[in-house]
Amino acid sequence: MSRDLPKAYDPTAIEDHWAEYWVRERIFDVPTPAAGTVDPARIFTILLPPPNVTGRLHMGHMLNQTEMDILIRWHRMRGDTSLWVPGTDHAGIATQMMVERQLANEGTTRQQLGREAFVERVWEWKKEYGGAILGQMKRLGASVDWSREYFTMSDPLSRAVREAFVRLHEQGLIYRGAYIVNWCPRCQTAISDLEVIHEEQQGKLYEIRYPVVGDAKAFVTIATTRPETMLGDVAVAVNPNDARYTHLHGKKLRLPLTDREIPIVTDDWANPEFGTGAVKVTPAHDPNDFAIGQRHHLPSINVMDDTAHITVAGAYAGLDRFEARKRILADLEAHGFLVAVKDHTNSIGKCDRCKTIVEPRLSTQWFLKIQTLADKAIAAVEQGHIRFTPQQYEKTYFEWMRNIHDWCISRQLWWGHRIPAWHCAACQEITVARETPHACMHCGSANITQETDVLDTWFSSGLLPFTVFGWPEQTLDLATFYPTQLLLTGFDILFFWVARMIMLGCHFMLDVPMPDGSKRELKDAVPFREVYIHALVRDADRQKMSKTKGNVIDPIEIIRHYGTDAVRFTLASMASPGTDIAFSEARTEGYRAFANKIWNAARFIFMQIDRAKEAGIVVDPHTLPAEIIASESDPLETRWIISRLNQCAADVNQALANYRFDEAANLIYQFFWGEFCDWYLEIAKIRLDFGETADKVATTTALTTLLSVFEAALRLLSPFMPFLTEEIWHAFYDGKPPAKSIALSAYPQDNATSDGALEISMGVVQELIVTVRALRKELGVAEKSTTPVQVARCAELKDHAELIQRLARVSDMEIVPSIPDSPNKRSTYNFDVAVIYEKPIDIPAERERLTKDLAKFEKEMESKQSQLQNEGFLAKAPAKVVDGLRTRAEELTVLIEKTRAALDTLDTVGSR
RNA sequence: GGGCGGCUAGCUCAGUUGGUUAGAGCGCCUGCCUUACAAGCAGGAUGUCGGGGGUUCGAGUCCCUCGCUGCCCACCA
Repeated sequence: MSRDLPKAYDPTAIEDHWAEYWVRERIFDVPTPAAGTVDPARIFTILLPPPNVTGRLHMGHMLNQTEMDILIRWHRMRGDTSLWVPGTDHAGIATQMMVERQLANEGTTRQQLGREAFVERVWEWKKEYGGAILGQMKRLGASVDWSREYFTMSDPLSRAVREAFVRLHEQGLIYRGAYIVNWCPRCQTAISDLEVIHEEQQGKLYEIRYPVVGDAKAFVTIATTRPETMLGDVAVAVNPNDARYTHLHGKKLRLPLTDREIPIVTDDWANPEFGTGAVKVTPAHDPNDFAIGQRHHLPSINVMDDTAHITVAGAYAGLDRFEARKRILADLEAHGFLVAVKDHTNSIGKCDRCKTIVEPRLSTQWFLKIQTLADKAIAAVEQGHIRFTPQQYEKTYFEWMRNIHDWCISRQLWWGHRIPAWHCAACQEITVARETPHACMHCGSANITQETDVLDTWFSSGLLPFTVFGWPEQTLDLATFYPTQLLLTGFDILFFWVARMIMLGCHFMLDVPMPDGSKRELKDAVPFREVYIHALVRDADRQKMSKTKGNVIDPIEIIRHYGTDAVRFTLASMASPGTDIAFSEARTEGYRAFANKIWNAARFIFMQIDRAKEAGIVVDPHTLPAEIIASESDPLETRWIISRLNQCAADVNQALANYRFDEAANLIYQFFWGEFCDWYLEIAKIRLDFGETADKVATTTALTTLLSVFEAALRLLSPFMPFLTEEIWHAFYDGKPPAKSIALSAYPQDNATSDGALEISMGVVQELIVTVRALRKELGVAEKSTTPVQVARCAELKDHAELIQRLARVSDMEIVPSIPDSPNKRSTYNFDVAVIYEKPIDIPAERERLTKDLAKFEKEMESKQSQLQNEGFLAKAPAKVVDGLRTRAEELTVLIEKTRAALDTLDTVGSR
């Protein structure tokens, strides 16, 4: 890695190399520290939200990983023991679907294959393709500890899952029973409430009359949106206070299209306001109806099979539910039972995975009693043991947690953690055990078979914050790294994952003693201390990216084009909390330009090292002072740039502490480009005089500062642009860097206070240079030619004459007591300046500009004065504000006076 | 039916607890191939801070109201 950088910055040429280097050299591995050797406050641990093994990297992942990587690199460079644990999720349904699709292409099905062979097949698939996303992650430069990579279905994690299940069962928190669950007829499994997405839909409300038994002319009209479920009706409910139906209490109805008679029951749930006030009761297909059925001891008639085909014997048997609906409606109409069909908007539940309409259906499932877990999870946040950023998500969290229902944790899938329960054929009892039992624990029969259901994927991922560290063993890892510091993720898995981790973490870890043997309290049982929720990445038109819309931006594609560093920087700079990111390539293009800028700054600096060497001045990067401190005797720009660097470092550290990736990124950008390159580097060109007669000490000092500040800036930037900075950093040290990676060097801190007064005087120099440049431009001075200037009211500027001459193309700067008003003169609060140049300026344009300025100044002056005359303001406003206002008023007085004079002159000149 | 955001320059977004001149990037206009960088340099234009009302000495920032827009949650047939 020599200092011979190619002329153009080419990210593809460097990124693969370092991505591979970091992994190969195990730069980011964190061996478990010996007990008690690390201050817990200096440990920073995060867990990667496990992508699905089926996943391909998308912009959401990239944002998530970029943010985590910036933070973990930042902490690492600050000297914290920084551990980022990667892994993948077995993703039950998603993976099973993937392999099933593959089987379909081969003309077979999982049923034909059989469970064992199918699961074997999925494992093969996982081995073959499951690492894709982690490979992509390596390419992003994610500084994770690959030695700790986990998979939610590995042996150790599977053991932990069984342990957790068995313990919950022993604690009486897991039960099995027949309840209404959300059933996906396509996936043929139960799914949890969270996996159902509701969509508003314009549907129909059908009103159907049910004849009263024993009264040929009487009917009760019910309303339903799912007429096919009437086959499972076991009653009709009316409100006990509904006078319209009082006379029918205790009567029976004949269920149309069947020969069944069903009772009329009274139940408060029937709302007299809705429809006809009478509601059909179908306990096997509706949660409310199920509750009514329980209250009135009614039977349940399940009318559909796992694929939502009608099972009730008769005309509709074997029909798909929607086909059955059509037929039933037709038959009802034919027999005069269908009274009305009304438009009705209702929300319809669909399977999150396959978008099939979910069927609420009575089914025997395993549930986790959630209330005691939720109580602890609520307390943990209420008591501030877990902090949310942005804070508003706390509210969302509480809302959900306080209205939580028991969690259906069983799935009728083959790919997943099989529930450790065995059914006894002899006594029908269930044996729940950690290891496969040989006999039923109730009757001793050996005729037992394992439960076929598997656990919800989120059950195992909910345990990860402690299972990845070896729980249920009380390992050193667990003692060292639990709780993790931060959970960084998108809001889409706030309930699925974040909430579950909090519940399960608080529940299980409360039983694990602290490293010193004392009892663990809630504050240390939490799985993480902070949660940072990031936004959604949308396309440039703020549209949600989706495959169907075809507007998905593939990060790998963008990276190929602009480089990982530029994409990372784009995401970071746009990641302000609370708002979604409209990903714009234009922006990425801009940050690639930034990377190029840094690249070229490096080339320039390396050239100076060579030039210096030729001139006999040797500044060795390896022996630069550890701390960059300016001394009184240093030139203005040296003290200024060091002061700016320190201020920038302080601000960036502060921003990162508050998860303000955008602020941090913008601060560095502004510093590096706007201050270091635009000003300091240009000045350095003047100072780096390698000529025979040059002041070698001054040149050496300038070069030392240049190198020091640049190197510090690289470190400052490193968490954001790890590849580019790594490349340049190694080159900077001529291939012999003081550490194996810039990521292992120290992050710049605010090690000196910035010098405010100094910046003002540098500010005046800059102001003069800018003013002269503007004047020259207006006067039409040719770019290359130099012009003399006169400066009044600020003699100190003479001290910086050389600098001003070079940067503003001034041939000679003369300090004069005053400058007569002329179109060539420009005034600021600090000085008057005139460019000596014959060519007259564009008078109308100049007049327009001055008039505009004057109006602006006068308007501002007016408002300032009215404020300063306002006694209320003077009495109540803080002194700082009043003083500021007075100073500004003074400035304005000068500016107005100068502008008026300039205008007058213009008129004189103009009339000549 | 509840709840939460957003509306600031042509575009994408910043704007900390109300306080001096509302900012950035991109785009736009003008002039420069000044040997680190044309992926660049220099100079420049651009805002009734969604509408209305209120609190205050002072409002982009707080309150009320209206409008548009996005999202989350919910077992009303």
